[in-house]
Amino acid sequence: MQIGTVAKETGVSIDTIRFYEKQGLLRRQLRTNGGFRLFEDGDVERLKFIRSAQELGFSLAEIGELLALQGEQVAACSHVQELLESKLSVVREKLKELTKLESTLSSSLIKCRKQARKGGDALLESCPVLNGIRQIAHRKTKP
Amino acid sequence: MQIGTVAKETGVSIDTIRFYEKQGLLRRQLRTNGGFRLFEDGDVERLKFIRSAQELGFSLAEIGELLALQGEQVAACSHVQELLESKLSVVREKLKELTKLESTLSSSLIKCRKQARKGGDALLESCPVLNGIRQIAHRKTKP
DNA sequence: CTTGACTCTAGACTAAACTCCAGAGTGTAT
DNA sequence: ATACACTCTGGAGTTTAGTCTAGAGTCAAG
Repeated sequence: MQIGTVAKETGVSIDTIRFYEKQGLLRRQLRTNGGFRLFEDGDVERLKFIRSAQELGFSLAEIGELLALQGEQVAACSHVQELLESKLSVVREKLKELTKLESTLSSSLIKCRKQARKGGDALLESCPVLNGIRQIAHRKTKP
Repeated sequence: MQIGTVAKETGVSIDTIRFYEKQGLLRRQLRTNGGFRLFEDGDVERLKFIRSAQELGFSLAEIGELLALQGEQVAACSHVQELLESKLSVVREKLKELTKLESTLSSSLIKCRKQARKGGDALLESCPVLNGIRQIAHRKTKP
C-alpha cells in the first residue's frame, strides 16, 4: 500500500502521515527501490488509533507513550505498571471533567430550549446560558 | 483601575489582557492622559466570563460570539442553543471513547499487576515497553 | 526633581500539530 | 517512450493562545 492509499483509508493526510513518521509515531517505512514508502494494514490501524486517542485529548507525545503500551506483552516490570497507573488516572480525571461538562452543557441546553418555547416575552437578559456563565464567573471570584 | 490590578484580580496576565483587547474580546479601554488603560468592574467581570467559558471548552472565537450575543437578547438564545448543541455532541462523543479507553487501560493494568505478583521484576533492562518509551524520550531530547 | 514601579507599543517568539511548496524523481498505462 | 499521476525531500508557513522583549514613556512618593 502506498501513502496515498493509506491517506484515503484513514482520512489522515499524506503530509500528516509523513509528519507522524518524523515524530516517531509510525515506524520508518519499508520503501520501494525508488524510495516510495510501503505501508501495511498494521500501519493503518496505528493511524486510526492515533486519531482516536487524539480526539480524547491526548497530545502526540502522550500518544507515543500509549502506543508503546499497546504492545500485548505486558512486561513484568513495575515501571510499566506505574506508567499505566498514571495514564489511567489521567484518563479518569478527564472522564470526570468531561462528565461535569456534559451535565453543565446539557442542563444549559434544556433551559435554553425552555426559554425558546416561551417565545419572545422575556427580552431583557433573557438567555439563561449566558447568565449561567456569568454566575460561574461570579462565583469564582478569588484573589 | 489599571491593568496590573485587573491582572491580579482576575488571574489573567497583563499580556493576555492586552491580547484579548487586540482580539476584540474587551473593548478598547479608556486611557489616562499618559495613555494608561483604565478598567472598570465590568471589565473584570468580562474577563472572568472569558475564563470560565474557556474552561467549558469554548475557543476565544466562540467566546467572542457569546460576548457579542449579550447585547441582542432576541437572537441570542437560538444562536447559543446551536453552539450548545454542537459542543454537547462533541463532548458526548469524547466521553464514549474515553470510557472505552479507560476499560482498555484498566484491564491492561490488571494483567500487569497479576504478572508483577508472579515476581518477574528482574528483567527491567529488557522491558520492551520501557524501551519504546525511552526511544521517544530520547528523540525528544533536543539540542 | 529624581527614583522606582508601572505601563506603553510593535513586533518577535513559543508550542503543538499540522499544511503547503518547489523542484526533482518514480510508476504505470497506452 | 511519453504522458500523467503519484511520491520524494527539506524547509517554510499556518493556527491558537498566548509570552517575551526592547526601548520609551508615565505616575506617585520622597
